[in-house]
Amino acid sequence: MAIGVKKCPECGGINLFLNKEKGEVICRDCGLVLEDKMVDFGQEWREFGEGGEGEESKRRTGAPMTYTQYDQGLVTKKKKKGDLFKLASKDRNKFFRLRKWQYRISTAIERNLKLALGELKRVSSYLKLPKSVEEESARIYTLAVQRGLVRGRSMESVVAGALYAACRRHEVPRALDELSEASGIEKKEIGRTYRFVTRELGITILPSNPADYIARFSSALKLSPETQSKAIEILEHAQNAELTSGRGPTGIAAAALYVSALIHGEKRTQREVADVAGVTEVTIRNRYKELLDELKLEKEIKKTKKKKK
DNA sequence: AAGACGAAAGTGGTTGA
DNA sequence: TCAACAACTTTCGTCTT
Repeated sequence: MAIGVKKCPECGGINLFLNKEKGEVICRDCGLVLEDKMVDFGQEWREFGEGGEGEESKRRTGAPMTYTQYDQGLVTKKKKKGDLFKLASKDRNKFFRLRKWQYRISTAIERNLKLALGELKRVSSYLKLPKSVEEESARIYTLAVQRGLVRGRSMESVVAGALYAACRRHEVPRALDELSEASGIEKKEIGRTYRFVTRELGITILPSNPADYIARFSSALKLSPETQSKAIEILEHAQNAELTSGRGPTGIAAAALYVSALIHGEKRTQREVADVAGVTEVTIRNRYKELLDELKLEKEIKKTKKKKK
């Protein structure tokens, strides 16, 4: 939901977005978070740490199990742990040993987290992501670690996957290419872990909306706000005409922006638009053609041409 | 000369048997 | 697991401004 009145105090941009669900306002130009009421994720893993002991029988995938999955060497201890629980009331030594293990395991996780969150922060600041996204991805990563999803994958790739997921959820999409460039992880690797992690954690991802890209592309091309809103309008028509499903959202966004720029006499070459959108001219041309066919925009373009003459 | 356009062949990922 | 398939890219030649 756009907020037309306010301006971003940081960059003066008008692309302020209110995310009602999260209760925050984000500037899409510079990533500044004006109001951030995100829940502190720290609470989540404390919950795991405390609840672990008594509920062994209740949850198969509860915290203690996943803690043990974190490290291969600890798996054997897990077996013993089952026995220990039966004896716990009788045998205090074993009980304390159990405590000791839990302590060690949780510090191992914390160490890993510390490392990973550093990496996450680095990538995040490289991409100039809002803080809310950073925290969201940190939460996702923490969950992933607790579930033992990192095993068999590099820490960095899971970080990248978590970031990608968080971006999508916050409607501040970054293309896989950008994540890839920032993190040094291959595109398909990020995609794989992203899919894996979101599936395992049951995170629902809304299909990314081309309109979410408009603001960023538009400011990269230094286009006027009018052009930008026109582009979004075009996008809406395109979606009604079912031109958007199955296509890459960046390509559609780029084409809409290109057309919109033509209409407002702020012509950019296909090359320029293609570069900031991370697609080729050909893709823009194809989408552009579809837009013209479907939305009878030729007239508007001709109008502005005549005006210029 | 640069940009726009289109055709043809190639690439990586998804889907369905 | 493999082949068909759609979207997208690369490359290149031609047309337009």
